[in-house]
Amino acid sequence: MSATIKSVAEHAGVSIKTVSRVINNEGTVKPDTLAKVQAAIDELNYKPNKAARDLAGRDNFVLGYVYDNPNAYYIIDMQKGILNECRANGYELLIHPCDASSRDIIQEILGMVDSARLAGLILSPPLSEMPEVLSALDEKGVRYVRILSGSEALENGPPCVLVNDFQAAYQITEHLIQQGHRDIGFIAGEKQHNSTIERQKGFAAALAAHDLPQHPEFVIEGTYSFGTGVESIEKLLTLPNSPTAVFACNDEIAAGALFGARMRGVDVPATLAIAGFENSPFSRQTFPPLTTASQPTDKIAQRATSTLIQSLKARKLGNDKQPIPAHVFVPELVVRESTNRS
Amino acid sequence: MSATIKSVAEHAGVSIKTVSRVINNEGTVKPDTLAKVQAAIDELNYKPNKAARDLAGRDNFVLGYVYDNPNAYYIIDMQKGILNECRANGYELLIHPCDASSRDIIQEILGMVDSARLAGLILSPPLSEMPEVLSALDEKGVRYVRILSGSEALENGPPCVLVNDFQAAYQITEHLIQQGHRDIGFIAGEKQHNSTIERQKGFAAALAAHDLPQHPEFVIEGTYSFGTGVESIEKLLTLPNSPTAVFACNDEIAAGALFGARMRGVDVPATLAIAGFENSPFSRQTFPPLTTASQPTDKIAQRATSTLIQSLKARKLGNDKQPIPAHVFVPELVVRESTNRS
DNA sequence: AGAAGGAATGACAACGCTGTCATTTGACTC
DNA sequence: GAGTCAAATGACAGCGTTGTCATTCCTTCT
Repeated sequence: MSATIKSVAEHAGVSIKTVSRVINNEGTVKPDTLAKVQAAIDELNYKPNKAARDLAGRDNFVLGYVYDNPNAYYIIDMQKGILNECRANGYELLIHPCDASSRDIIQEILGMVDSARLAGLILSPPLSEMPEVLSALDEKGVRYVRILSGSEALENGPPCVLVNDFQAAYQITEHLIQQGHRDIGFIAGEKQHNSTIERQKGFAAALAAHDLPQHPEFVIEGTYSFGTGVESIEKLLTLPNSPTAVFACNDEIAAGALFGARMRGVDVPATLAIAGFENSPFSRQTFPPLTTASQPTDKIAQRATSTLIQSLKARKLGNDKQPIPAHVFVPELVVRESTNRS
Repeated sequence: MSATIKSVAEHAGVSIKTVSRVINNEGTVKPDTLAKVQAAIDELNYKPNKAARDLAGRDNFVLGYVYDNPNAYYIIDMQKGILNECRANGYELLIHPCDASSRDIIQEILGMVDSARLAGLILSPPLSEMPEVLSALDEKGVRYVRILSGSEALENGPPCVLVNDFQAAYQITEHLIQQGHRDIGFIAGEKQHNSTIERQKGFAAALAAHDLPQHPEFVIEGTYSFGTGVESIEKLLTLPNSPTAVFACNDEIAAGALFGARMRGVDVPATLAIAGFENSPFSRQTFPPLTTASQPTDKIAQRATSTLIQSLKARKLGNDKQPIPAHVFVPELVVRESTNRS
């Protein structure tokens, strides 16, 4: 049916091994031989058979993306970024949504790696921050790259890509302070997510840097959900001296807070400023639109994937010693009307 | 490393071919032989090597999901449903987001089918409704299942799963009429999507059934976007006699309409009722929450996948003659406050 | 008891590629 | 111009499975 390495070899008048060398970029082929082979490949529209490659070779060109995240936008962007890099490098992607809190999550992941013979795994929070998952993977010798919140990579660990939530939260808080706010509330998401911790730290650090007092009663703990926003704003607004601005840990919470404020007849931004985090598509569509921090999820995903592929290559070549430096992304402040008194 | 068919065969004291028969459910293995083999498989935790299977066999256990849809929630739900069915049947899934309006979309899809040796394709709108794509696939002999808007399958075509948008739109419109509305506006999405057409037909049919007049000026055409909602409501509300209710073709438009109404100080639902379609997560989180129609996207996807797998099996067995009847899903009316005068 | 014939099982090649190792080529030396 | 050695290329086995066809094992019938 479709062209095989053999037909290409015959067409180009070389051995199949030489064709193999060309398609694997081994670099030990003379330029004019290479040109001949390339021409034959193009002419026959030859595509290497992945199954045969995987079977014969020692590495399998399939990566896995395992995730447990209710945020559809985030996942779609992640997939997009990963796929871009996969396509560029001849890898394929297997997606595997799962339940991180499930009992046998580790067995599930290992089983998947095994049965699909995955070359490596891409992990995003919360999975990327679960020690028991990571150590199980380490033990089995499964390669992976982590995407997680932080600003400094561990000295010698497996590759990762970092998102500096601290810095971004600091900037958002500073923006609120510059708008003249002194009493600022904070609504936190799940404490299990490192991002929550980091964002709260950034918030506190900005207050401290501007000599503003920390009001423990202004910090509400919840989950990354609309409902948390609604409930939390209720609590904050019924406080004896309530805050004039609120920094919500993500846009969903912020949208809930907005909703709650509106229900109580509080004008945003005139009476109360609300900021979110993540720059979800709907953050532009609330009324008023939300100030937030934008993280380039697809770029982050792409970077993580290229890092993983790089580490896979390094292992193949044996120079597995020097770790790959972690790239750090800093989400960018996006000012919209929900905090803009002007 | 991990168990192979050979080790299982030795362990069970049979030939590898017999093991192959067991794992492929060929049904020509004696019960006690089968038990022996099954025991060996379990004991060694054997998982067939997909690459070898794909290479040797005539069918490749990989399906592809090709889509171009900006709605993240929809895609995530589709993926979930497809994956469920894939896992249950030992298939894997390759996802392929793309741009349906791209020049070489057909080449792109064919190339992907070719290079990944896909067994079949799952298509959702708008791709499932593009004749040029379908005929290219037919010509190449690529199997696929379509998910599309409609209520009757073509007599002899390739398998499909239908979503009866007409019926659902009829119900929504009827609900508005029952709330006492007589002047009802309609905001349409892209005309290329069959769903738009069907929803509009359902809308018109309900008006007709209740002897209400059709106001052409109450029908606004746009795209499935928040922006269309904002602009359209502007147009509708500045009409000499403006409608008291609006049926938006999806939740995104409805959210925009809600936003626009709010900007003009129009009270929803007291002065204006607004209904959406799709039951997106955020339809519960607008203010007030949106009346909409809920389609079980994951179930639809799962059904489509099982239909595809069924058709693949039928072809393998040669009884490719009788077409598989199309299943029809009817989205369900979800009444929330945006249309509830009570 | 022997023959016949279908059911169950097995032997072996083949799928398209890569790894290993052998062979050829060609550039450079003295 | 013969000798040396690295670079380029090739021959061939083998990856783990399935398809084909041959063989063995029962069951049933005469």
